[in-house]
Amino acid sequence: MPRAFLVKKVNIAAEKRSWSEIPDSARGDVYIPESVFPPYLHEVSEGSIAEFSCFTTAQKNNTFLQVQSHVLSAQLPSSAAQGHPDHKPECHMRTQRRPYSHSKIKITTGNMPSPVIPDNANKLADIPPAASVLSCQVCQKTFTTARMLKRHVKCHSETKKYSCEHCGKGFNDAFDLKRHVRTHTGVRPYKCTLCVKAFTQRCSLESHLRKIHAVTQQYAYKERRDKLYVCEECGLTAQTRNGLQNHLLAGHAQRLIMTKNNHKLTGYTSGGNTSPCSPETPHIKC
DNA sequence: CATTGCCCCGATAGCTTG
DNA sequence: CAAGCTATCGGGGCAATG
Repeated sequence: MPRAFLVKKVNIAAEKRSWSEIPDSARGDVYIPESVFPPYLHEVSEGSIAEFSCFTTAQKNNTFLQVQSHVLSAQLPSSAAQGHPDHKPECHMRTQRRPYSHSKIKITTGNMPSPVIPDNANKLADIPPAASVLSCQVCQKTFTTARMLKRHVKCHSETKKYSCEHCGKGFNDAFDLKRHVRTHTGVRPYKCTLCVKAFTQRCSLESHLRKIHAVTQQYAYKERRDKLYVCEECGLTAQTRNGLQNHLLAGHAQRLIMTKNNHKLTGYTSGGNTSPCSPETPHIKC
């Protein structure tokens, strides 16, 4: 059991939220101590239609949206509106400090209206940024496609589509939930071949290899690794879908039925040919 | 055929522990 | 402080849907 997670579970238990039992309409609010946020965040009015709407630069020329922009200028902590030269939009979060709150603390404003996507957002999908820029009104982050913007807007919401049956924690992404569940099941698909350690995430293994064994994976930036098929029941990993399927047939017939119903087998990328993972052998009890 | 949702990924931040 | 763990989120492939 991960050390850090043991500590964090206390906090989770304290909240004891079961997302699956809460209707979407009721999931929106999570109490966050006032001290966490700067004062201007609390000034966002509850009923503002502009709060979570997102629009294109082209639409900003629209009169109605110009009005919205003025509202936003007064309400949102944009650098232009607030005259904070230090303020950086969230799009710089990777390299600079996040503008509103500590990372991993989700932002909520209370009764949050549904995100408003511009009417022509769909038509703007996949249009390069030079032609049109979609921006999030919450954090000013810009996206090149409406699809990306839509998904991004969800990260400002407390509504989670996927909840953990073990602790109730909610996630926006099914894969994130699947990865999280491993912290409960103990499944660690990524094994180090140079020692006995195993990890739930590839990046953890690669970090371990780099720091402990001085082994650097030879991958190009953002290069995809080969898929690694993981049995979430016992932690067995296979390099092929058939390999996992055979395993499921042999040992987890019930699981296979469920998987087939979902039309997909769980697949993860392995480290490729240079991967230290050992997909042939399960490392957790089976 | 365009759009959308699902799924999976990697990069990275922030945390705890020793 | 290093190592390890977990969560967050943007990117992108692909199949389903209207």
